[in-house]
Amino acid sequence: MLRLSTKGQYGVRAMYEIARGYPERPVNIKEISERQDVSIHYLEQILNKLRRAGLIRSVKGPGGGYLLAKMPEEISISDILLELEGPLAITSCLNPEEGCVRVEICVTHLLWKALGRQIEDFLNTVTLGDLLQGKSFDDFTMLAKSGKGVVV
Amino acid sequence: MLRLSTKGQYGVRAMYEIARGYPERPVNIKEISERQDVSIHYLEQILNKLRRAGLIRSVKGPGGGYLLAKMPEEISISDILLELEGPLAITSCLNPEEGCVRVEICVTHLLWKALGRQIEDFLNTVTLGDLLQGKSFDDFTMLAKSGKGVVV
DNA sequence: AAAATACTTAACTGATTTTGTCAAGTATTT
DNA sequence: AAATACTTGACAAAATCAGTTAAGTATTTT
Repeated sequence: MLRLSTKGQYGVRAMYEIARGYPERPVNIKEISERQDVSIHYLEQILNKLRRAGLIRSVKGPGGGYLLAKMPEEISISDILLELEGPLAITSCLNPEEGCVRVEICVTHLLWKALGRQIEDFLNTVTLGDLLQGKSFDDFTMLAKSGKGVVV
Repeated sequence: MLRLSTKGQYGVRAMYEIARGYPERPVNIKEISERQDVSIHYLEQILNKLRRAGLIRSVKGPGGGYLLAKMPEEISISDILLELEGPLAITSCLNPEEGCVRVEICVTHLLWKALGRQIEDFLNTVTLGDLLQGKSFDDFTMLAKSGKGVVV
């Protein structure tokens, strides 16, 4: 139920590796591939999307690699997943690109919307900075409560 | 990102229709099919699973149909989705049936686990009773805070 | 200038999952 | 006995996922 594709998962793990080089050291694909056990070719596909989205930038030539475009604290998990998997859309009728014909009469519309809000609050709040710090996220509920980072 | 299959969605909507007949009036498949715009054959497949799981029971013969096996307040959205879509498993390594080889070194393990907890808390807390009442769920965050219904 | 390193892009494909349909029943009530 | 209703299992088209292959382009170091 509600599985995230490998693209999103690998994407977050790759971003973590790149974040480790912040702010100066470019991290190359080979290093990411080895540390996270994901094929170079597949990573190329993923990192391309993230670069076009402006989350990372690349440095060519020997000693080159990828660099975070912003501070780790400024890149949320949501930012990463949004690029790799598109907007959160628990049901197709909540997908902004599709729309729902039954909104008025649908008895579950508000349910899925509320669940989506719950998920987005979480993904917007957690950043690469938290990951680097090795946070356990046990305290997240409190963070969310305080209203921090809730963008939706 | 994170889409729920139609089986789960239709299942919740079907359960809502059945809940409307609670506690006495059996609701037949044709009625559910028409009101929720889902094919009878597909519904049979879905209702079968829910019956075997003990969430509903069936009454045969003319005037028959399906009945809720418990009070609407005792059936959570999680109960329904669990039967139709299996356990929540944002990543395959969090699926109890698959397991993770990298737990110790995986930098995102705790992240996905926390997200899963967030989702489960919500789905465990909301029941068919809430749906029948037409709740907006805007207040859910507070409900969750109070610790109600959080089973995990 | 050449070689090495590194990123870039697009097309393609096999496997899996999803979303149903079809067919042939069985059970119960009027 | 007829009508209504549920039950079960097999089957299949379509979409998505996960990843590979191939053929580049760009930059730096020597």
